Parts: sequence; C-alpha cells; structure tokens
Amino acid sequence: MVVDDEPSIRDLLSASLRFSGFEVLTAADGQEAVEVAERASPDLVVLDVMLPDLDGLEVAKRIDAPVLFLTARDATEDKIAGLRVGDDYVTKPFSLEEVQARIRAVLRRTRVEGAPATRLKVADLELDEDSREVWRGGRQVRLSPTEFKLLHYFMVNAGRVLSKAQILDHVWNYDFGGDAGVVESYVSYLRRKVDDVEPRLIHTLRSVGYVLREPPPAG
Amino acid sequence: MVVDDEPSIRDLLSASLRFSGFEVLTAADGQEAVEVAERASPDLVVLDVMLPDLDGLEVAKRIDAPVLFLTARDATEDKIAGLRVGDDYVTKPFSLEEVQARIRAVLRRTRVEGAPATRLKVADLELDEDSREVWRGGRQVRLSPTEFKLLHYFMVNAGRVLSKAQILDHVWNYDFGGDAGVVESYVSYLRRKVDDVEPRLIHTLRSVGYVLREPPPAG
DNA sequence: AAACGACCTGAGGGTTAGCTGAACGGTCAC
DNA sequence: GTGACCGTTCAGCTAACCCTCAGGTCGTTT
Repeated sequence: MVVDDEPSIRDLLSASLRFSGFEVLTAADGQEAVEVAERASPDLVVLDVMLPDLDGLEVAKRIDAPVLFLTARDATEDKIAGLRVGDDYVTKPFSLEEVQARIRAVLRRTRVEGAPATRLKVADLELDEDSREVWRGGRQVRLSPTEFKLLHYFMVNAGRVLSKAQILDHVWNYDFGGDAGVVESYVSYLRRKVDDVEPRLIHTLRSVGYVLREPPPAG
Repeated sequence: MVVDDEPSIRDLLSASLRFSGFEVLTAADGQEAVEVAERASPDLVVLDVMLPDLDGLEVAKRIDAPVLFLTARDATEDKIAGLRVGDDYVTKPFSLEEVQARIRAVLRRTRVEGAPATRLKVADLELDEDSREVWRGGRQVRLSPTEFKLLHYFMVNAGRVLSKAQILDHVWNYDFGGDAGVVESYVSYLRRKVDDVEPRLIHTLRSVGYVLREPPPAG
C-alpha cells in the first residue's frame, strides 16, 4: 500500500511497483490509510511521514504491517524514532531503485520464507543485495552508492535494453534536473571497475541505450 | 489517440496508424485531449509536449493511459521529468518506423504480462525487437540504427513489395530532404551483412522497389 | 548491338553519439 | 579545519554512423 498526499508521488510509486509485479493499493491521508489497511491487510505500507491529517508515525502504530517511511531529507534522526523492528525509511527525493530495494529488503526480513537468494549473477559478475558486495570473476570490487544502484538496475534488467532516460528515471532521484551525460560518466566508472575483463557485459547501443548481457555462446 | 496542434503531423501519424490497423482518435490541444480521453479511454496516447494551451506533461497527468511523448530534439533535457513507468518518448523529427516501434513496445509492456513474441522471423533470418538483436542462420549480426530500422520495416512487411518512396517515408525522418539513393546504399549494406548467404531474401524489383521474401520451395 | 535507365557499391566527408580525464563543489568523518 | 570520497559538469577526442557521389554493372528497350 502506498500512502502519500501528493498524487504525483503516489502515481510514480504505484505505477513503478505494479510494473514490478506488486499488487498496489493507495491512500491519500492517514485516515484513509488506516481504513484501507484494516480491510486489506497489506504486506507492507509505504508511508509519507508528513500527512495532512495524522502524523505518519501515528498511522504506523495503528497498522499491523511493516512500514517503509518517506521522510524529508532534513528530518533529523529523532523524527524516525518510531521505527519498529522490520521498518525502514527512505528520504525524499528518492529514486525508484532505492525504494524498491528497501521494499524487498523489508519483505525479506518479515516474510517467513527462509533466506531467499539475494544474489544476482550474470556470467562471472555477482552482486549481493544484502551486503551490497560485488564481485567480478571472484575478485571483490568496491562501488560508490550510485555505482551500486546503477549496476543493480542493470543486473535486475539483464538482457533488456535500457535507454538513458529510463536509467535516469530509476536510478537517479525523481527531482534530478541534469541531463543524461551523468549516465555516461557512471557507465564509464562501472566499466572500469567491473567490466575491464572479457567477456564484456555492458554494451552500448548507439542512440538507443545500454544493455548488460552475456555475449552469445557462439561468437 | 494522437494529440498535436500541427495538422500535418496529426494527419501523418493517424493515417499511418490506421493503415497499421489501429483505431485512432485525434485532438489538437490539451483541453480537447483530456476530454476525448475521458470519454473514449484510449489504450495509448501519442502526445506532443508543446501544446498551445496546456503543457503536455500536465495533460499526461490527467489521462489514465500510457503516453508516448513527442519532444523537440533540442530539448537538452534528456530527462522527461513527468515520464511515468511505462511511458516513453520520441524526438521530432521522427520516422514512422520509430513511432510504431515505440507504440508497440509501450503496449506490450502495459498489456497483461502475456509475454508476446517480439521475434520476427523470415526463413533463417531472425530479429528481436526488444533486445535489437539480429541473426542470420544462427549467427548474430551487428546493425547500425538505420540498418536495423530498415530491416525491421522489411520484415514486418515480408512478402510485400515496397517502393523506395514508401521506404523513405517510413524508415527515414519525415523531414529528410535527400533522394532515394540512400535507400539503395542501405539495402546494399543490409545485403552484405544479413543476406550474403543462400537463400537470398532481399530481392530487387527493377523500377518498382524491393521485397523481402523467402524464395518458393521448388525452383 | 547499341543506348538508356535503374541499380549496385566502394570511397570519402561531415556529423554526432559516446567515452573519459579533469575540475569543481558538497558532504562527512576525523 | 582538513582530507577523502562522492556526484556532477564539461570539453576534447574518437569511433561509428549517415549521406553523397561517381564509376561500374545489369537489365530492358529500340
């Protein structure tokens, strides 16, 4: 369930989550949120801390589901003192990558399912979502936060062609105003750090985008 | 639904889409677009970002359908801020091939996850619309963007004779001023890259056009 | 068979998309 | 404060690409 009073954020999140295969309900204020949650028993609630009627933390108390809070960046730590075990938070403005990663992490922790694989693997490139570690050919590689998010997005969508606009929309914060040049820079960084050996996995499709894929067996 | 204030663009698009079997409604400004969309619930909206009354992004918010934006090339922002998941965009001047490809991609993504085949196949020539990969006789072939668009147009219209004028109209941007000689050049490139083995698939019909087809079984 | 038009293709020039090193400013830990 | 790290922008460069052109080939007509 997605709870936010701004329609644009609500739509952004619910569309993105539906696309990823989640079933999504929405609410625009705390009152509605509590009602819907009672009826539908969602597995997880994405909840804006700043709501017109009730405080988000207050809402969380009345909901029997793990919560992923959305908070303003300048919110000091004590603001989220109401975090229960299993909850988590993301600061606005977020990127879709960020939110989805946190959602999956929360669900993983609260679900009974015993240790589902958090390892992504493409050829000899491996990424652990939990520990945020990355290996290429057995050798561990250190990545900055943005590099990690970008690589994660690539690996989740391995084999699919991604345009720079798509990448910008998912990996960068939704209010990022710059141009797509920054994507080129980060692809360059990633290539140097994790794609400097054969077989090359990150491929450029001129004037189309990028794709991470294992080259076909018979070249 | 097609929304653009320039009649020439509107007609170009709607005629081309109708010919391809789509049912098309049109609107000339944002106000009309919102009204028509409300009444008719289109499956997809092709929407010029620059409209006389409302901003295209504003219109998109009020429409409950995936959107394919038309933007000017010189819009330096490679990031369309309002781009929701499932939306896409094409820069002006576009080619009809481009627009139709994007439309199909958006519909494919938003329709039920019925994994429809995105593979075109003629004899031992195969083309994947998603990954933009092409194989001839199992061997992968690298094509430039224009080569790919041309081959795609051929394959979608396999067995149909295409005049150079038709090809120019569909594969090249609508403002292309050059002559049809360029088509000959690109057919030549394609022959070298994907039609250098028997059976030959691209055939010249002198003073008529070209056709991509499998030769009849018995000579 | 000659003449003509249509087509093929190699070569070349102008253009553009993408790559990357460098620089700048911000943030955070110490 | 100070330094390390990070995110972003920018500009020069390169390689890929698009288009044109011209000389040659091939088919058709006279």
